[in-house]
Amino acid sequence: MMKPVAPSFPASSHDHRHCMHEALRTAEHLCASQGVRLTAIRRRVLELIWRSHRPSGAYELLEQLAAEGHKPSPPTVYRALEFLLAHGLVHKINSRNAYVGCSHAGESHVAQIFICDRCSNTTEQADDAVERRIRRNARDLHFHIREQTVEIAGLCPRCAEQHDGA
Amino acid sequence: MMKPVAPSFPASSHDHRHCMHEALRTAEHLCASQGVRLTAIRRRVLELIWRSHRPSGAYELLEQLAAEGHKPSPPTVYRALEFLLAHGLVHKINSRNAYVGCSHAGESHVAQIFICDRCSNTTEQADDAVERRIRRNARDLHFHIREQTVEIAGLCPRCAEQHDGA
DNA sequence: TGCTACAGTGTTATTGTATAACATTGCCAT
DNA sequence: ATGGCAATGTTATACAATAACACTGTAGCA
Repeated sequence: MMKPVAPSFPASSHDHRHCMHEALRTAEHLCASQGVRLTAIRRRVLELIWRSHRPSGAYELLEQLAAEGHKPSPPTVYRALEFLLAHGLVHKINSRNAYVGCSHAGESHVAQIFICDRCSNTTEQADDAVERRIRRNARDLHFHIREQTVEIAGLCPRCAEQHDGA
Repeated sequence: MMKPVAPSFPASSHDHRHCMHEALRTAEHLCASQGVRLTAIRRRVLELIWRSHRPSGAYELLEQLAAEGHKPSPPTVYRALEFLLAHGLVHKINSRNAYVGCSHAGESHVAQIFICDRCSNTTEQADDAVERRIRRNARDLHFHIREQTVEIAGLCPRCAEQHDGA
């Protein structure tokens, strides 16, 4: 008995060319409106990250850049990542030491990120209820939040199905 | 105008000798009841981690072990950490690449961990409301959770006070 | 136009984190 | 005693991130 293929895990089935294009456009607008420069390297790194919804490691990005003739050194890529992080264009997935495009760039949100153990695809939510409850708990502790990091690992719908079948 | 010193961030003021002793006793009981061995190295690493509520890096632990004459190699420590993680005796703080003792060992919980940017002290909560809300969101995505990681960075009450004063 | 200041990038080297692969030891059940 | 297996030892290497300093190019301004 087959369930329908997951309609709800965005990475599963969508027009990724469009998705990526949107992200780049948004990035350009955001940088322009903030008076910061989306330079060639920064833009290229962002494009590479957006090639999929799987988090990319810094050295993976380095190799992809090398394959285009550039062959930059680690600091170059880390500086681009630092910029993209600072302007909310990508998220760092700490449990993977890797980076993924932010789906809510410019929206001032607190993200919860779901990561598939098997296919590595991710999806991002910004549920206020989670965020507020954590903020409330922090307040009770008299703790001053700078940043919330919520990462949920497990199986995406597609992979969970295959897993059940096996 | 001074607020009273944070009564609610546990790391601030408590009988740590007792706290640490309890943790070790619990670990022994848990291992015994599960028929697994809390060997000398594993126990030693756990003790070192419990010296404070600040997360310890693996190489930091290595140095502390070396100072006692042992001088083990990285895999030794990482294997001990792997064991302690697997049996719920410590948590890994991904945003720090470091490890901290679990305050709810044996209780089958999902932890939210608060980490102070300034003094590095941590405290752990297990709020079902946060956990359930995340589980609910996962269900809506048809995502099968294996593990939730919630890390909150910011200032603990004591450090926040000093910060305000400055 | 030319100067200055500073953001951005290049380069080299190093530090920090984690694991692969294989050898050895020691416990313990039969 | 011995065969099997968990635990540890050992060596080497992969992967992740940053320090420190040099160079370049662009924007603002005299």
